[in-house]
Amino acid sequence: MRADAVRRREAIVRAARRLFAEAGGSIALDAVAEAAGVGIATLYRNFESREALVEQVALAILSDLDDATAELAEHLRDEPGPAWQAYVVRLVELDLGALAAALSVDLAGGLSVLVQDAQTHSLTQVEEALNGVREARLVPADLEALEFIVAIGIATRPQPLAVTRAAPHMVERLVGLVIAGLRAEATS
Amino acid sequence: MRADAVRRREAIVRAARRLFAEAGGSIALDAVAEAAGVGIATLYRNFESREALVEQVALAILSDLDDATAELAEHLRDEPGPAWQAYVVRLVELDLGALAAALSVDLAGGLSVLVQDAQTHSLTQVEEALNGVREARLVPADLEALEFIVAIGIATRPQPLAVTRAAPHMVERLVGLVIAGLRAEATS
DNA sequence: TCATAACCGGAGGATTATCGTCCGTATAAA
DNA sequence: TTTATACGGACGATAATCCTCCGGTTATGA
Repeated sequence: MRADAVRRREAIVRAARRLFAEAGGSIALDAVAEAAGVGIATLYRNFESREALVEQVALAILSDLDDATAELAEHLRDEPGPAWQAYVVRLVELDLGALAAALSVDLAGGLSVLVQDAQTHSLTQVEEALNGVREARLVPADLEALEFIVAIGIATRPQPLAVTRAAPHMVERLVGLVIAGLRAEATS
Repeated sequence: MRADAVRRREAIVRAARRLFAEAGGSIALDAVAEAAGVGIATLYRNFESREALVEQVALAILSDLDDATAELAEHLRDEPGPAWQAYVVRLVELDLGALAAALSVDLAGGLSVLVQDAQTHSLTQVEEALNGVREARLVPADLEALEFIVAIGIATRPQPLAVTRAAPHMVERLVGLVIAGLRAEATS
């Protein structure tokens, strides 16, 4: 594969990810191509279908999630509080809400085995890392990985511009309250 | 106006509200008419434009919000805790998230004065009621009405079906955590 | 430097979704 | 019973998105 072709392919996935994060799924493929600085034909040459593109975006996000989780696990023993806080910040930046929207809109007919496996793997990692977090009393003992991730996803769904303008940083605040709520539940 | 015409008009607003709540704005008007059990022509006869319909939905929701806020204010002195909890439950049922989505998608060109005024009025009511809540130490002293309502709106945005199936009652749980977080902030 | 295989862009026809009008029919009200 | 008011849904118009096709460009290796 030619080097420039690889670059273009990656640019397309990056652009798609950004657009999904801004709008929450159901983006026109023309718009993705334009955002990637690429002709529409190049997009279709690289991705057989919309589903194939969404799949790559999903895998990219899940891979980032794994990185973050690994980092959490690494620093959890030394300083659980800061590690946990940093983890949550990274999760917010992952646009998990956009991922959920994209998967549901564009892969409504069932996820591919590839994505399913990646999802399961990521959740298992989170589940493991959560053990340490539970021990540090930062979250309730019965908090499950799935519900935690879904909660973050809901809180970080792409918002209408009007909302962002009316109350900036509201997502960060919301997530902060959720984390505070989890800690309160853990210590009560 | 003929009595059956009034019934149909109301049915249309109800159906639109329900569909907006399920899908989050940008519903085909044909679908609204069908859900209301009404011909598409009847919808266009009652509402000059999509905007006019969305506006009525918005006013209906804001009116319900006012009712809930009045009820909160009434019971706040006697039993602040339960009153606050009941209020939050009612807010979740209002589909404020769907309202935000609908307003932003369909009334992107600026809200009508009617809706703006209703919005301002509702927020003022909430702001007043919050005084009692703050005194009861259920929320931080500096919590503003707007950010509280926006937070509830974000948490109650319509979710993809897959999310609801993967983690049922997650919205309630999330809102519960936010409330717990607010209380924790208030007493720390 | 050159030959060539790999790759690109974007115009444009096809497809699909939604809109909103029109008119023959039905029904509430007096 | 009469009639003004209101209804339904088919249908042509409009708009958005899809995705193929082909003349032209560029990376790569000798």
